[in-house]
Amino acid sequence: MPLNPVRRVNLAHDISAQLSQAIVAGDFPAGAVLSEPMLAKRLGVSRAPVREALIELETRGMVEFDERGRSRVPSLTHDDLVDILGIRIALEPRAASLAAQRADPLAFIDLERNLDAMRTARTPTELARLDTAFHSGIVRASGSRRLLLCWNVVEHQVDLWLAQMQSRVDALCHQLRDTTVAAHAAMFETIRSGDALRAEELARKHLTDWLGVFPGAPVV
Amino acid sequence: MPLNPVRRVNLAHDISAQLSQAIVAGDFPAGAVLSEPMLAKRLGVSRAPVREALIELETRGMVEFDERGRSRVPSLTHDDLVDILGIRIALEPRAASLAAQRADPLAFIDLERNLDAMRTARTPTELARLDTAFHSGIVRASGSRRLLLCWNVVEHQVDLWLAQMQSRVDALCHQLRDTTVAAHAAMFETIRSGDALRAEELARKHLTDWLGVFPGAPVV
DNA sequence: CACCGGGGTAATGTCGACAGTCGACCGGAG
DNA sequence: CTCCGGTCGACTGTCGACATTACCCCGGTG
Repeated sequence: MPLNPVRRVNLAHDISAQLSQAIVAGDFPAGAVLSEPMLAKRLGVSRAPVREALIELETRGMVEFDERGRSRVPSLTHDDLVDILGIRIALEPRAASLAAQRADPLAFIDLERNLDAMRTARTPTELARLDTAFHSGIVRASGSRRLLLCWNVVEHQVDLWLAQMQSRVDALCHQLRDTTVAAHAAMFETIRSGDALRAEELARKHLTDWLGVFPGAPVV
Repeated sequence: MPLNPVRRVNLAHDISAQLSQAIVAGDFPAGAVLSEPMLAKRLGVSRAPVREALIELETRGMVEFDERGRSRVPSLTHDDLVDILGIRIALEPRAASLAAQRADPLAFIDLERNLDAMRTARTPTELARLDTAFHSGIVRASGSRRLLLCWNVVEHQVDLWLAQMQSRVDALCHQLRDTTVAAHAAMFETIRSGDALRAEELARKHLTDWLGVFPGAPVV
């Protein structure tokens, strides 16, 4: 028996994860200042690991530092949505293409399970979570470490945006549920079949379709 | 006159920049351990800002933490090169497309100047630097904040890789100089003409061509 | 009443110090 | 000679503290 899942813990990592979760949950609304003493007091730790967590979150785009060094939750505008979708359109078609070429059966299990879960999801929040998870799964399936690195940045942005636009997203999810599931299913089948070109095209189309849903968005 | 370019200085930022430069310059070879007390002593500061700089560099992929928390300079393999090129193939064609659509005259000046400099560059190192700068310029010209965020990660990886493979890159640069300049010039003209589709295609081709130069690289 | 200056408060940036932990080295036993 | 245990040193993770700085409020003044 190997029996030693020891993991050198890092308060900073835990804090980073907790904060990220809290921000997405809406505990810290857009524009809120995250003061280090406040967080340290609430978390029962000193400021050092809090600072480190904030730096990590800043590079992930989950918080931003103003000119005075204070960290705040960024408030995203419609332009930001377009910007985020722009980079998703860069990353995800490529990830789909790589995933189709790599064809890792293990990753397929995850994706298929996600599809099933999506078909039976109840709440819009759950649906949105599964949607993001599906896209994450494709990036992971691509097997590219650095693609995943970039995706982590984007994923946090998507989470942030979902948290801030919850009402609109809820309505849309309800409305787009079947379309989304169908698009995901098509992408999944294409990736599994190994058709890289078509997978790339489907991923691009899925995202540009979503962009079209938001009025005022420029055609890309 | 606004005249106040005050910038709250952060030792961590300076240190991060200095370390990044030092690593690229080869002061810390691949696999070297960057111990915090050593760096703090050399830089004449305490460990706190050094730690923060290391965390920043870690998220940028410039250093990596081992299971014991020590930060080391990652040593890149041929697989890493392929991985890096894979993500560049994701980001840069999209950046070229966006740049063509946006058509910011200011960015064009930078790109054109870079082309001129490249035509008269002497050393391979200079050539490599200009090459990276040209690609950076295209990403900046795309106007997407988050695309730039991801590119920053990739750029550091490219720098790192250039530093570690210097001899091979030098030989290649000498050999590929005219091809590269021609490819860049074509991309520049296409972007300036606003032909997004063709710009995207040229960028992709430029990168896949480079991938083909390295023997053993799988066709993508 | 409007404007300006000063003290108080709070937050950041940085520092030095301490505990825990891990590897390196050395000495002794089998 | 080889292997084991103990000790030493170094480094990370974390903490509390200090200096500096910017904001906020309040009182005084024109």
